[in-house]
Formats: sequence, structure tokens, C-alpha cells
Amino acid sequence: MTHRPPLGMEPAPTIARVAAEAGVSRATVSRAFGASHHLNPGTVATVRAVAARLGYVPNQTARALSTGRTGNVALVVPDITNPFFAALMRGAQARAREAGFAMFLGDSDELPALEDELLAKLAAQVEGFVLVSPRITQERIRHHAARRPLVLVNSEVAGMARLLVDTGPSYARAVEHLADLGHRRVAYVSGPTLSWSNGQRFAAVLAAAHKRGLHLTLFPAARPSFEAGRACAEQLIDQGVTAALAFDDSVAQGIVAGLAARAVTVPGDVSVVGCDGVIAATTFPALTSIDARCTAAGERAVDLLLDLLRDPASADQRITHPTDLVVRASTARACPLPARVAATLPRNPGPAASTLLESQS
Amino acid sequence: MTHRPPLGMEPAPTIARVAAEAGVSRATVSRAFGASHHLNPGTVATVRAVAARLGYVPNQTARALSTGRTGNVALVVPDITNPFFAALMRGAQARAREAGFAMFLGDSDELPALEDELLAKLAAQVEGFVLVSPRITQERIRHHAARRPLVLVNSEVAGMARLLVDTGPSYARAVEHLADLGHRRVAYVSGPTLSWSNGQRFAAVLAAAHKRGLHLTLFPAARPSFEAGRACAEQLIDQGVTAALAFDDSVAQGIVAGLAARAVTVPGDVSVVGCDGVIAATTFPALTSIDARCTAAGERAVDLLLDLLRDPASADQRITHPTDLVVRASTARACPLPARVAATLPRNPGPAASTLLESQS
DNA sequence: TTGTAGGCGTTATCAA
DNA sequence: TTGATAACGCCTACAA
Repeated sequence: MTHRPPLGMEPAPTIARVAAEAGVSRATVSRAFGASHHLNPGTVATVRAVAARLGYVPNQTARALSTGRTGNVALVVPDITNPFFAALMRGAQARAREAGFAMFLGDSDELPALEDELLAKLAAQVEGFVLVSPRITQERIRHHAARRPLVLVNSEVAGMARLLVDTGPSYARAVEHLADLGHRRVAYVSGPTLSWSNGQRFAAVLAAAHKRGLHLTLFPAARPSFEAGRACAEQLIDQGVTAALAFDDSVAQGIVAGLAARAVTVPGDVSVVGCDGVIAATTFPALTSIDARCTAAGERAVDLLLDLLRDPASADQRITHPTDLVVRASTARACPLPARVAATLPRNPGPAASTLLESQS
Repeated sequence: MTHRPPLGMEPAPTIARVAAEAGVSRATVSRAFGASHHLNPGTVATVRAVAARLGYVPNQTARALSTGRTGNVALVVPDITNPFFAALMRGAQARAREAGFAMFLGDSDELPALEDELLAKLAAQVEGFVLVSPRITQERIRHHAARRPLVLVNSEVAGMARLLVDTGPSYARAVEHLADLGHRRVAYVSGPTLSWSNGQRFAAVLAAAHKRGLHLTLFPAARPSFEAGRACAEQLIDQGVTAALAFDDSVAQGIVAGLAARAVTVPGDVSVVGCDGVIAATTFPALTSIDARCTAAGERAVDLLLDLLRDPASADQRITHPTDLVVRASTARACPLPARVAATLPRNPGPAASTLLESQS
């Protein structure tokens, strides 16, 4: 075939060249660079010297093809620009680098088909995957995991290595926090309906609201974004809600902006709680938010993958990653509703009554 | 040898498997995925269908060994969590994928040594680099560019392919905008002192301020961050500045927060201008900001690299990427200074007078 | 238009 | 301790 080298470029010296020059076999040269265990130290030195003179460097690609070890891992996320994922990536890539691995990045743009494609294409080039908040089915996840070690983040698939950012307890605490401040009508503005994270968060909010007898309204938001948050501000007001728990900080910020546009202030008129903790401290007002310690989560996920690479039997690990509620400036004591608004609302259940859940389209 | 697959992992289907299943030769399968020029369209369809059913994807590593082309590119940035870089990455990775390239990600954490190391290690596995806002020396950049095609973003190195996000004119317009609003004492809160971006922005602000006879104060901020912005809020107030131009939106947001903490409102008391445009619309108040159209910049950078891959002679391209000033809610008419403050300040030069530049540590 | 066959550079098995 | 040799999975010149 001889279809290379790209015109005028000298081809890099190969192992054969070094072997010839040093008067040994290719196998010996190979061993001089890899497992030099059973090699005569003198031979190693000779070979290394010749290699250095020729400027020989082992070809990573060929090595990978032969050994299956590429020194690469891949991180696949639904949206790089989401601060939560960005922070997670940062931790992941730092840890991977420390361990000597280079990292591929795949952005699936929230598209299951794209996610699937990325996983398939990358499989041959990586030793393992960290798949964050997958949008593909469990079946597909299993399919990919059968080919390469794979660590899930925020997805609950029995029998697989998974890191679950445990925001449930913190959301419960957030509800307590709001109840303590006197809020009786609260809302949960959801994220991707099918995602594990959203399920966990909503369940926690629902349970806690029930426990405290709060009136809870559910607002769906297909894609967690500033826009989605802003879009539901009006309904929030119409529903006479005095506090909103958002799926994440972006949504929360959208809510704040949407309310502001209608002259409703935070936290004066309405309290807002976010989640992630990446941008929460940098917004105005600073958001009361659940700190997911994203960077640490990224590191931990890669640690899990490294374990899996060493010992494939260590799959089926379920690691929960604790989170904290951080109270900042977007939550405050409930503001009594103007009488004219209150009159039009469903009756507020007493403290011991059960939660009334309403869904808004 | 048969030294793979790593225990219990299912091997991926190979070209041979597809060939057998489709009743054609391996060469035909190969052609169906590569140069299908001289292939019967029906054959191509059949092969592709079988491949899809089997979940076959060409093995990039093997392909690379044979062709010398890895199908990989690398993107190296100083900080993934910076929204500007995140958005740029998104565009870059999308475009790379469309062109059939997988993308490595390197986060140098603003550390020149790390950046250097990433470039060196990745070189063997990629066909080219996009290096964003490098922190290494020109000499080192040239060194790496000699090994692999390399496109620079926001770095001006003669003779190399580079994409320059041209914020200068927009900063000038921002100064005009502020001057038109009656501001006389303005500040520039800088980013990484040695970065090309910062140099360009500062130069533009300085020139425009001079032209309009504004009093300009320079505030350094080593790392562009919310914290850096907040940290200089107090000095901003002390200096009696009525408007601040920040290096980017994060710094701008920090300034807003720092001022708010001292009961100075934006834009009531002080106007603030940011840059990047990623988060500007989602802050409160929405930032008047320079929209760098980051995602498009990322796409353009990869396009440049693809050009370079096709035609190595096309280096030394200097592409400028236009930006826009977007006026939102963080700038307003200048507020007259309280007399007691004004009295303590350096005399305000008249419209025709030259700019007085002060530097604050 | 399709098949055959040899090679890309390395590592691992087996024998020496 | 070292050498010969067969893969790894794919691509492409050449033959058909």
C-alpha cells in the first residue's frame, strides 16, 4: 500500500529500523521500551541509545491496536455549556490527566441518537467511558457497557458502576427551610422529565412538602434553562406561589429574571432555590442553592472508572455523592399574599393536611 | 496473540464480520464506509444496513495505523468552566463531529506548564490542534505547531493560522455609548495581563476614552473571575467612577455584586459593561455586553483547522471574528456624583483634554 | 464494480 | 535472555 508519508515529510523511524541498526530483533526493541523485565540491562541500554540517536518514539496507534490500551477515556455529557457539566468535566479531566489518561469529550446536545453514536464511535479508541446524565435507554447503556468499562453519573442502572449526586436530602432540607420561613404554597420547576436527577429531586420535594402540609405545584420545563425558568414566572405568580424550588441554578435564575420583569422581587415577594452551586454565588441576588460539589463529582467518577479498569469485577458499585443546602440571599420569610389574590386560590391546607399537588402545563 | 478483549467485554464487530454477513469481501465493506466512489449504490446500501444491524463502526485506531490519519483533533483551553470557552468548545466539538473528527479536550487550568504538557502528549494522537488563548510562549507555540497543524484562537503569532475574536471595535463602541450617556470617569477592569484579548480590549478602551476626553482608571485582575470583579468594587467607588468596562461577563457580574454589597446600584449609580455574551442575558440586571458569538467562533476555528489539514500551505491565515455591542439593562445615564466625593477627586479633564490614565494595584 | 493480498507498527506467544 | 511469527482491524494497489 505505502500510501503515506505526506509529501516531503520524512517517515518516523520504526521499531524495525531500530532493531536493524542495533542488531537485535524487533521484539527486543519492543521490550526495551515496555516490560524490560527479562532483558539484559546492557541490551536495554544499547537499544535505547540507538533509538535516541534515530529519534525513535513508539507509535501509540500501533501499540493501541495491538494491546487494546489506548491511554484514553471519554466523557460524554448532554450539554457542555451547562455549568454543572462544565464543572464536572473540569474535575474529570484533571483526574484523568493525573492518572495518565487523555480525555475525549462528547457533547450529545441532549440528543439520544447522537449520544449513541458518540459512544459507538469512541469505543475503539478508549479504555472506558464516563457517561453523564444519559438520555439513551438502559438497554443501550448496557450495550455500550458490554464493550467497554463504563461509569454512569446520575443514572440508576442496577449492576453497573454509578455515581449518584444525591440531591434528594438537600431538596428536602430546602423544603424544610422554606416551611420554616412560613411558606405554604410552593412550586417545583422541573428539569428533563425522564432524567434520574429530576425524578429524585421531585420525589424529595413531594415527600417533604407532604410532611409539612404544603401546597405544591409542579411546573414542567423540558430543557433546564434560563428561558424555561423565565417562561414559567407568570404562572408562578398566577398560582400565588410564594416560593419556588428549581431543577437547577439556570432555571432558578430564569425565574428570578421572569419575576423581576413583572415587578415581583426576590426574596421580598417570592423565594427561589436553585441547585448545582456553580453559579449560585455569582448571581444577583446570590441564590440559595444546593451545592452539588460538581468538580469533586467529576473526580470521583473518574476514580470509579480507574477502579473498573483495574478490576472489572468491581462493577455494580453504587456511590452516592453528598450535597449541601447553602442558604444565600434568594430566600426569606414568606410575604403575606394580597387578599384579592388569596381569595381566588384553592384553600390552603392546614399544617397536618396532605399536600395538594397540581400540575401546570 | 489474542490478548484482548479485557475480560468479559464483548469485542466489537469487525469488518470481517460485516463482510461475511453481507456476503461481500472486506474490501467492499471498507469502501462502503470510505471512498464509495466505484461501488454499486445497492451494494453500499446493503453493506451499510448490515453494519447498522450489527452495530459496526469502523475502528479508528486500525484505520489510523493504516492511513496515518487518526480522525482526532484536540482543543486546549485555559479553563473549561469559563462560559466563553465552554460555548466555544460546544461549537468546536459540533463542527469537528460533523467533519467526522473526534475531539480531545485539554484544560490547562491557566498553567503554561500544563498546557505545554497537554500539547506534547496529545500530539501523537491527533491530526491537529485548536489552541485557545494560549498561556505559553510564542516559541513553544511554534514548537508544537511544527509537529502538527495548529490553529490559534485569540493569540497573534505572525505566520500562523489564527482566529482573533475582534472585540476592540465593540469596546470602542461601548466607550462611546457610555460617553453618550454622560459618563466622564470610567474604569477598565482587566483580565490576564499578558493575554492578547486583554491587550486588544484595553488598547481600544484607552483610545476611545482619549478621543472622548474621558478620565480612565485601570484595575488589574489577574484571573478573570467573579471574585476579581467583586474585589475591586470598593476601589471603583472610591475612585468616583460612574461606569466600568470589564474584561468579561464574569468580572462584570462580580462588579455588580460587589457594588450591591455596598448599596451601590447598577445601573442607577454605576453602569457596567461586560464581554462574551454567554451569560449576559441571564444575569440580573441583564448585562450590557459585547457578544463574542462564541459558539460560532468555535466552529470557525475548527473550519480553519480543517482547511489547514487539507492544505498545509494555508497557514498564516489571520481571521478576525466580528463582535457586537448589545445594550441591555446594566448601563444608563450617568448619575451626578455627590459633591463631597467629587471634591476629593482629580480634576475632570474637559472634553478636548487628553485622557488621564491611572492604575490601581 | 468487486475481490485478493500485503502491509501499517506494535505486542504477545511460543520456541530456542 | 532473545528471536521468529502471528495477530490487532483496516486500507489500497492490483488483478479480475
